Amino acid sequence: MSRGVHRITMRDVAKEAGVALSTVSHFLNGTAPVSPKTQQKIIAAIERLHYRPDFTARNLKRRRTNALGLFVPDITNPFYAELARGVTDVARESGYSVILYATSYESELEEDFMELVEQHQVDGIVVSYSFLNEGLWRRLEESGIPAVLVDVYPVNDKWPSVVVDNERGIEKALSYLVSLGHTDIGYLSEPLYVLSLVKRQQAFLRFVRRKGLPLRDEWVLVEKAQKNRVEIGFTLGRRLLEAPRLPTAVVASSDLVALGALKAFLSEGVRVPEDMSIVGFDDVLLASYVHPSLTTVRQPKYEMGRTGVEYLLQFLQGRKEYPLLTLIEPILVVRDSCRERG
Amino acid sequence: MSRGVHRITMRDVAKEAGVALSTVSHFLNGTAPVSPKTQQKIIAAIERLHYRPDFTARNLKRRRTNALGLFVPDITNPFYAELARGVTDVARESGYSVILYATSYESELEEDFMELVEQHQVDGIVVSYSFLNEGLWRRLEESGIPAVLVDVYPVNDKWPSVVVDNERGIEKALSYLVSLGHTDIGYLSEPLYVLSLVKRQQAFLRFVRRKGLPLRDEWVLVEKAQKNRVEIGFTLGRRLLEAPRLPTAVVASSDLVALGALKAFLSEGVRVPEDMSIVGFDDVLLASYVHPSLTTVRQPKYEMGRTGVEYLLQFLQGRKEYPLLTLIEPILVVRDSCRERG
DNA sequence: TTGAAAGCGCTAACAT
DNA sequence: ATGTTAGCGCTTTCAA
Repeated sequence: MSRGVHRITMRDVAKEAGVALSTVSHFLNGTAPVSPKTQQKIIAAIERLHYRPDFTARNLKRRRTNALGLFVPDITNPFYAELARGVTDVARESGYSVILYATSYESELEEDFMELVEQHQVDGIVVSYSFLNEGLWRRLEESGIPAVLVDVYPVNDKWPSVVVDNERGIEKALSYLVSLGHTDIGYLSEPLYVLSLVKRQQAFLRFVRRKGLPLRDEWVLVEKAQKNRVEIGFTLGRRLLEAPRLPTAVVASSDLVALGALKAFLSEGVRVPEDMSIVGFDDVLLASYVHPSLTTVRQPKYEMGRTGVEYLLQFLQGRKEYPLLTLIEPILVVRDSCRERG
Repeated sequence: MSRGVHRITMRDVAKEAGVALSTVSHFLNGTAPVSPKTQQKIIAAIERLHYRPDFTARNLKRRRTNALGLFVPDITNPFYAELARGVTDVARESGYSVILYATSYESELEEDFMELVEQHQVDGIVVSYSFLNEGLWRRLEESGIPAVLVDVYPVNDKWPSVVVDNERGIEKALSYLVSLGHTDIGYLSEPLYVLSLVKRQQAFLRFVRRKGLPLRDEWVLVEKAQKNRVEIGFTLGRRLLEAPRLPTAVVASSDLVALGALKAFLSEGVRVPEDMSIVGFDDVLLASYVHPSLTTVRQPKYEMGRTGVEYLLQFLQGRKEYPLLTLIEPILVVRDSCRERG
């Protein structure tokens, strides 16, 4: 397998074309004018030899890698997958590769990732996950590698952050439920491993207090273990049903949690939305394809990924025409999982 | 951002430690014995200077990139996301990065991807997608970059291929339905853009003929457009319901298609499994969390990804202890979406 | 418009 | 056990 096989280099092309090595380089990069005649010779030589520039060598010289890192906890979570799509699309359009780094919520793996960064394997990085190991933020900062945060609130004053207004999202969900006559509302959440999730829960509690709605401990369930999101929703949904008195509606910390809870309710004979209304968060694709389809708070995941990389590229080009905090207005998408209180 | 800032190199460390450049290198790589005393000096210097080896330089010298490419059509499809998890996990364990390349089923993007490969930006590649542009297989072959195929049948005699026995899977699904008394069975499929999907459909038709089951054109629906899989299932499900006579069961080409069809049925008042049985393919996580939970043919996606990379790494290490074709036995997972014919 | 030459930071002979 | 040195393939002054 091409080990040891002579690789075609620019030197070969230069020789074949009968010009200097640097002329080939200049032509390829457009860094100096090259006469049409010479151009032809070079092109012909490249064709004949099937020459392809070697990026590693180019990168060593240019002191960059042409790669961006994408740091997410779980690529099988459609929220992060959509985000990844936005990230890879913009990166590709700009000639960058994207190195995918998913931790599965394991903090030991974060260290490995930081190695990647510190060894200059990426020019910049999109962080969509709060490090569990706090010290890593400092290491990242000290590495000097440009970073952007997506779905992560600012941690310093140099890395731009793109987040949805999580509090507003929860308020919209709750206002909607209240407008349907609901007063007894529960909240089901995955682990609060990210500030966004903390804010959602806080916004829920604040709203409930402000409106003077009844609140019981058994109605606010937060999972501790880093299990699969849908499984978490299923477990919490079941647990909720054990409460001595049930709420008439629940808000979930994410769509996956909502889908799990929906399953728990339906399989226990609790009808949705007749007996229980549900609102999710994120608006993953499947939200509109479950039955009943899920009312949810939409986050523009793909766009958030795109925006993040756009900021990062601006940074790499020395332009800084972006705000430190980009707060996106979430949209309530009304579907079939909620109904007026009976 | 650290542009122009002096980067700490091995030379700096050597000077700081008062030893030769190569001694530092040898120590770091374990390529020659280094006395404890010298080791201490080097370690101290590294600490003091916050030195990190530069991978680009190392890679140029070693003529490798330490990165693997992962080529999939759609990372938001949980099948590919699970696969990606397997791929990135094994790669990480072996010190490789994974460059994610998703095409969104657009064949123009395949070209970009091939550039990546030809410019030696990856040491090897996992292909989980049949190129729409046939010529690319040849280009990949000519590039000399080691490749493995996952969920793609062999295209030559050098790249190992890891696939589930798609025919067996469909046969298991159909046998199960027949055992429940079903004779009128439909088939809903996403575009046949991959041989696996062709085989599934063929297996379906073959089985139906062999068993002498009734078959109507309106029962075998294959989408042409590259839309979202769930949407495809929803559309085909609706279309199926327009047939003058309905089958009592359907097999879907994948779980996402099955979920879409399930939604179509339920929202048209067709009960599942009472009026219609459904079997999916893949066993994505959500299959067990929809209501009713989906009976499906399981593909070990994560393991397939892992196996693929393991083969690739063997190849890169000059060992070739793997078969050209690894055919995995699919498992029928019985849940709640099928019932005996009423 | 073209060419010669000096590295980018590292590995790996080879010499000591 | 340690040091010297020649590149890896490319970009980029600087000269011609």
